[in-house]
Amino acid sequence: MRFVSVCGPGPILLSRNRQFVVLSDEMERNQAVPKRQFWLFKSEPREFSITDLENAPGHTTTWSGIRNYQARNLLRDQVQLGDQVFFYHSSTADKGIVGVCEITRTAHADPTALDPNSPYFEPRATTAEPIWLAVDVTLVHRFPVLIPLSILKSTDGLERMGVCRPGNRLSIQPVSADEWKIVLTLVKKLASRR
DNA sequence: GCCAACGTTGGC
DNA sequence: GCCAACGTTGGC
Repeated sequence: MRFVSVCGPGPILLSRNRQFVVLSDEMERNQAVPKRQFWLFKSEPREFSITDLENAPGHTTTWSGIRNYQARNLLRDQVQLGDQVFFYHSSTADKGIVGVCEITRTAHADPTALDPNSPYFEPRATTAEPIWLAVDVTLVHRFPVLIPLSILKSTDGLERMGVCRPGNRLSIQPVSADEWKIVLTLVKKLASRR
């Protein structure tokens, strides 16, 4: 692909195989290519911790038990293969981000909704209409240090992160690329201080 | 244990 | 559709 010309405000022309394509078309097509996105998933470590994920076969687990429609809709509509996820420990003395996972399977029926013995059993759920969805995540990296919520809250640029805002209960939260970078910088900083 | 900030339920 | 009552999450 070769840059040809810019004609003021308006579509930029690109040449590809002797054909001219306006940039807006190109951008539209690029949107069809999944762009890696970032998330934060909350878990109570008493239920499932990053250590449990480390010990899981293939460092992989099915992230089940999501019983909130907003979170489910994010799983269904937004979460894509290869998306990166911060693993967050909630409702514990050591609250914070403990590592990074990757989405290795997109939304599918939450098996706990179909399991009568599960505390997350949903009597209305069927295989055809599972109601609740789960994704699979695989551990990428456990941080050498936990990044405490208190530090996240006092870090510039993270004010808009869900976990930093009071009363935000959403267990699947979008994270911007900028926020992702800032947190990784924090990890380096905190790890080097030890 | 308290309580803020939600989300859900159900009567009307 | 409105909204009061109730339930849940999760920080403190």
